[in-house]
Amino acid sequence: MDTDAAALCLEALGQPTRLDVFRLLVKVGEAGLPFGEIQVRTGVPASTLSHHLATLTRCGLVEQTRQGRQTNSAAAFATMHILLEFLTAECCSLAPHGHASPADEAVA
Amino acid sequence: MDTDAAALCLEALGQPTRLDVFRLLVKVGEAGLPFGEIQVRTGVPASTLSHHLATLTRCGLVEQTRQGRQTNSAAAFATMHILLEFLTAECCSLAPHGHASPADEAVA
DNA sequence: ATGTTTCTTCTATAAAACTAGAAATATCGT
DNA sequence: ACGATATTTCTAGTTTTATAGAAGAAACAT
Repeated sequence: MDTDAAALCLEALGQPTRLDVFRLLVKVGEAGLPFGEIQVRTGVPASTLSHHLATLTRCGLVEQTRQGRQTNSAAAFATMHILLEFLTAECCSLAPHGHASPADEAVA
Repeated sequence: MDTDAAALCLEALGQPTRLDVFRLLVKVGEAGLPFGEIQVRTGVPASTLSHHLATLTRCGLVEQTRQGRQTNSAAAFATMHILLEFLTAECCSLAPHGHASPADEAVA
């Protein structure tokens, strides 16, 4: 994952409503939820929710699949893990409180 | 860390210039860098950079300390770790590719 | 004291984001 | 075919963001 892709993911999650929606999708697991269910559970108006889900889908954090007239949205756990790896590697190289890992010696 | 605080951090990192600045501060380690040095290394105009550093400081990802007329900025590794813990716990409960941890069973 | 360096705030502009009602689209049931 | 359901796109208004030059403030040197 490059810096721009990471920034897109972080920007997507950096919006309270979207973060809530994503956390909901994480909680329900890989099956995800249909749009209407997310709408009811979050109380976000349909058009607004549609935009937020599109944003999350665009950066790869959510995967949408049409099933008839329903659109199912599920958290993309793989992307989330790649993002976490990026953050750990690029933004967290030095451990806090002096607990540096061997790899950090070269950086410091 | 609550959801709102996490969203603030993610929003701060979800901007390419700010993500670059933060990664630079991570690379240089706990000592951080004075404003002018960041300015030279990133090429971002001073007033713009000042705003971005203020944003990163506001959410706790950067710590600024005045030393005479210089302002030193350093990555707040502790905050970053707390953010990563939040993301791991709240947004990543299910492992990808079916490698679920025992704790995930209850959620799923 | 005056000028220089370092950084922040002021000011302004342009661009993007968030919001949500209304209209449109697509699917399904009958 | 028609109406009901599910979701997206259109449209528009408001609010934030990002950008950066210019002016200001604070500290240091001489």
